[in-house]
Amino acid sequence: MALSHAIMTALLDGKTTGYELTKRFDTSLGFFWKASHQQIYKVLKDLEKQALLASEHVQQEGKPDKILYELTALGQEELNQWVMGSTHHRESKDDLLVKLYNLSADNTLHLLEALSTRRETVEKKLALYRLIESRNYKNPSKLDLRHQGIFLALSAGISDCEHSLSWVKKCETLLSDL
Amino acid sequence: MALSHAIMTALLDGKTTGYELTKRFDTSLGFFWKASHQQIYKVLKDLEKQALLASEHVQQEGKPDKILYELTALGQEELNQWVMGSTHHRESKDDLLVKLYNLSADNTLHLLEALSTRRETVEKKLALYRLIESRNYKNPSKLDLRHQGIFLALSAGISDCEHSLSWVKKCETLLSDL
DNA sequence: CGGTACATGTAATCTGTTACATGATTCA
DNA sequence: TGAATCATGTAACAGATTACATGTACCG
Repeated sequence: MALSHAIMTALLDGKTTGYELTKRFDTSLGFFWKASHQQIYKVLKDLEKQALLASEHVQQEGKPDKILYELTALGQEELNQWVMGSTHHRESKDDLLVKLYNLSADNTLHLLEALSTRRETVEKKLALYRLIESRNYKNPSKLDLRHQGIFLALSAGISDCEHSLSWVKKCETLLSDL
Repeated sequence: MALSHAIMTALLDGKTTGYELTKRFDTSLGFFWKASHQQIYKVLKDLEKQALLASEHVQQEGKPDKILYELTALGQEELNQWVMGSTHHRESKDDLLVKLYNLSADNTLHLLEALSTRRETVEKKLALYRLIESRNYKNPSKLDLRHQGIFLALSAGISDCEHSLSWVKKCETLLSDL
């Protein structure tokens, strides 16, 4: 289960709660690995059972109690071994591409709308990535090695957005000229 | 379940067997929607139960019998409605990006290898896409509407490969200069 | 008074993967 | 003799999604 390794990776930055991870999985690492809070809480428990994580219950006032998790030495080792193992890639599944296989006079307008929605989504994401880049990765060569790696992942996200934006625009042009 | 709609879409080109679909899902539509034969056979049965597909058993000599499936009018209608509905996109999950978050002196060489494997995979895929493009989509504007849609999907695949190739190369350059 | 943030979960269901199973024919 | 192609499936398990559940505090 690679979600476990994504979670362990997120814990390289220090102790956190499931709640925090859920939010971080909506940004940062989560750009590349979406997960719901239900999944995250479950995996955290499983990883603790395997002694890959250790937890600490913290009582709070005015807020619900929370559980801080951190990587154990065993978890760190497991993570290192995972990095050295074979690399899997589950490709995306995008209704939009399948829908294009169904292009007809009846649905052209609707698909143009879907393309425009997609364009807005990608534009927002790209703006966010660029914001993060300009804030934290101005001088990538001055960063420590790990942050250079994060920078490379971020730049994958950015170029991915740029490519799909230009593809969407091309589609919009072609379809609106029909 | 969107796999059903991908399968119904594949059946727009005419009757086929689960076996054929499995192979087609390794090329063509399958570029955008991977599925194993186990999944496909199951969905075909389910769709037939719902009367969205009709089947025909064909006996063969020297080969196992086969089952041809085709879209029913009900299936066609369901497919049309799906196209007009909301569009979902499950983004890819790529170990490589998570692994880059773990970049260290210990694993740099290993990640360079992983990048080079990825480059080869993408190069092969791109070559195949381009072959298909040059064979069937030389003059996209002369195609009927549906095939123009397919062409747009194909061009998404091509630009996706191109972008990730250039990203991989950039990573290889940066990491090998360390 | 309604919404959002904080914080954690269970249960049911749906999808996807891996392993296992069968059996003839053709090609090297 | 062994591998690949044709052709279809079952079963177990892993992973992801959706629905349901609880309860405080703060802001407008």
